Amino acid sequence: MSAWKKFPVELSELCIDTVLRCGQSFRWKKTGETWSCALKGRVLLLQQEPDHLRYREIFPEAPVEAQGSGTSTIDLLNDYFNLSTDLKSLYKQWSDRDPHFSKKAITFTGIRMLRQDPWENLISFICSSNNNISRIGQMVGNLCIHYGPRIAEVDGTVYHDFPAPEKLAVKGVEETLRKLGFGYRAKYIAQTANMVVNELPEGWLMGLREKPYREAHDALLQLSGVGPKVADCICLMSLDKTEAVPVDTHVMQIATRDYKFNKIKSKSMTKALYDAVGDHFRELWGPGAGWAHSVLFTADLKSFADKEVGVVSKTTKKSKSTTVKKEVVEGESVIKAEEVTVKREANLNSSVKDEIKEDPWSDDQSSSSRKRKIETATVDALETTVVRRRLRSGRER
DNA sequence: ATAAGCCCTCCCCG
DNA sequence: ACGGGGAGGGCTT
Repeated sequence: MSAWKKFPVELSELCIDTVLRCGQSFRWKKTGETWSCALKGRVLLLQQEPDHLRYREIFPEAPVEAQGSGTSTIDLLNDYFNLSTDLKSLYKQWSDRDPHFSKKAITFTGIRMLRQDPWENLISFICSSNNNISRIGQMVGNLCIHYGPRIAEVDGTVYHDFPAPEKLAVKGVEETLRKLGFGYRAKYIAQTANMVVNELPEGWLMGLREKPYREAHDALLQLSGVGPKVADCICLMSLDKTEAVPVDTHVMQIATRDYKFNKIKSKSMTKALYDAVGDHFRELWGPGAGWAHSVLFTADLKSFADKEVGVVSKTTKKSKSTTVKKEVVEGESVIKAEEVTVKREANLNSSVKDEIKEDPWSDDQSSSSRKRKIETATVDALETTVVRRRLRSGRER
């Protein structure tokens, strides 16, 4: 049984409560104070204190074919959380260049880009089209249960790592994923896995880390289910392209509402408009525009939670039990249902609690549905209502 | 309860 | 070459 160890990192450099649920990765779960996920062949447990993380690593009892299991957990933490970049000095640069950013950044510290595995990042964001965070989480979880290697059982929960490309480049994947509720994305995933394994050169995806932003972006577009927005998510979140700005309708809202961006001529999102919004932010914030964008993006998600928590004082914490009904998919259809009791705390970002004020720049009206969906997911995680998570099989209809 | 509105990519059509 | 518009699955309003 492994022990808890300390990993020094300031809360202002990394706030896992925010970063692990702002729509970058979809596999982390929080139970009580502990975040957990299977990563690079081990189960990783994390708890955050103001000046360090506590972490615990659990390796499989029998050797498992999982990529990266040789990496030390310290190296993994440094790499996954992208800690070689000094976030505080970036915040200062962006604040100097942009008063609106400066205003938002005060209450939203420690928001940085993860440095994810490109393959997981790619498949997760193919799932993200036409979709909301909680359902993406369901899908990715199911993908791991069905195709990913079992790593270990910890405190009654079985953890699976993300499946390697080869596992998804086999016959029947599209059909299985359709039954699991992936919809039309099932085909995209099957085709993309096939392309990566059978048509593109070995190491092609990881190799995009060495290429310039535009080249990597354009290369990704050849994959099925990958358009400009998803390509930018991958560039930003796993390929080290800090200038990539994924423009969805929500970011479009921020641009028009908070930055007076004028989207006159086209009414739908055209390529020209897409590039114009990205360029706008790249000029404003500089080469780290993608990182800066995620601070504002996340800040907007939070504003809802802030209003809900509202006048909660600094020392008040709500901690209640939530009953989560969880259905586990096995084989081809939903079979098992189990009750799980989860304790949750109502404070997301410990640095956010006090100053909940109305910001004239970001008043309502702004409600894009993506925003609302993500906020809803956040509130689900925070609030105490009974949450029903349902997975539909193909025949259940 | 039902219908309408969304999200993002693909693909066809002017 | 470029933009408009519908399909596609499931969730929210």
